[in-house]
Amino acid sequence: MPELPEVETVVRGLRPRLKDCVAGLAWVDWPKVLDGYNLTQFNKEVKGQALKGIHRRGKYICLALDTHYLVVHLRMTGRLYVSSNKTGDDKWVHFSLAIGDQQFLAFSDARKFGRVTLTRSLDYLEEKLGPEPLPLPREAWLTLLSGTSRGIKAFLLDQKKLAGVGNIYADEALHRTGVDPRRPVNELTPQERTNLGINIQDILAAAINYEGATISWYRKPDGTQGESQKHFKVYGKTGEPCSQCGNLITRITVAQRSTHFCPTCQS
DNA sequence: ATCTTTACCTGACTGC
DNA sequence: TGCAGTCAGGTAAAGA
Repeated sequence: MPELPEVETVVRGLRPRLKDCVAGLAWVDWPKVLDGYNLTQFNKEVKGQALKGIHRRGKYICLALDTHYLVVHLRMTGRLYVSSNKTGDDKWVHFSLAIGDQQFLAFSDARKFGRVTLTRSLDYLEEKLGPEPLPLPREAWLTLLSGTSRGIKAFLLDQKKLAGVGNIYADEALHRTGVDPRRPVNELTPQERTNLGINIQDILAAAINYEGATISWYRKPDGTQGESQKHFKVYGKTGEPCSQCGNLITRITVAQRSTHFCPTCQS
């Protein structure tokens, strides 16, 4: 499940591979991957454009071209890597873009939830995404985590409030902070708000250093697995003893997501 | 404003 | 071996 650390790892892995590349033609085996964009039009616009840079915004991958951005969202099972084959290196590749010298940027996605789009401006992303958690000043967390009665986990998953956090790292950060995922945001103490901000940042930064979490589908662009999953305290640990108190990790549903927490440590 | 439901998708897993 | 049922969850849209 690619979240901020996984997407950041993909971007960092691809960056050196895309240096000095020029876009050629795109290939598609499932038109919907272009999110309504017509392939002919797509190719007309993208062909011959230099790849000028790649960065992450929230869970979106933004590849800067001369006049456009190629924007990729991995959703659940998306993978993005460089291949020497137009149809990539696995059976779930639905899009590829020639980037020169028999090299292709391949987008693989078993679930077909992910999308590849082309845009002249990234403004539309800014309109639907909250601030990046890394970095976000300490005072900003206090402001962000106020004025709403929504449950804290639902709030953290809302990309318009905070960009990049998903189900895994929301559970991990709430456990480290000792906060029940169902607690209304406006009932957190100032200390809890500050601590939650710090813990989200620490956990995301550590996960980037571990190069993301391979639960099932996520792979780094070089095909290898991340290590972050080895450091989880609650995600996927249902029925196992809590590392803090020894009582059992419980799974409940919060905000329509499976939620893992310790009823003893989190209140 | 907030919450709930549904849709999008298919591989992996469970139980019979 | 196969087959039905269930689960995984990021985002968008619709309805309460």
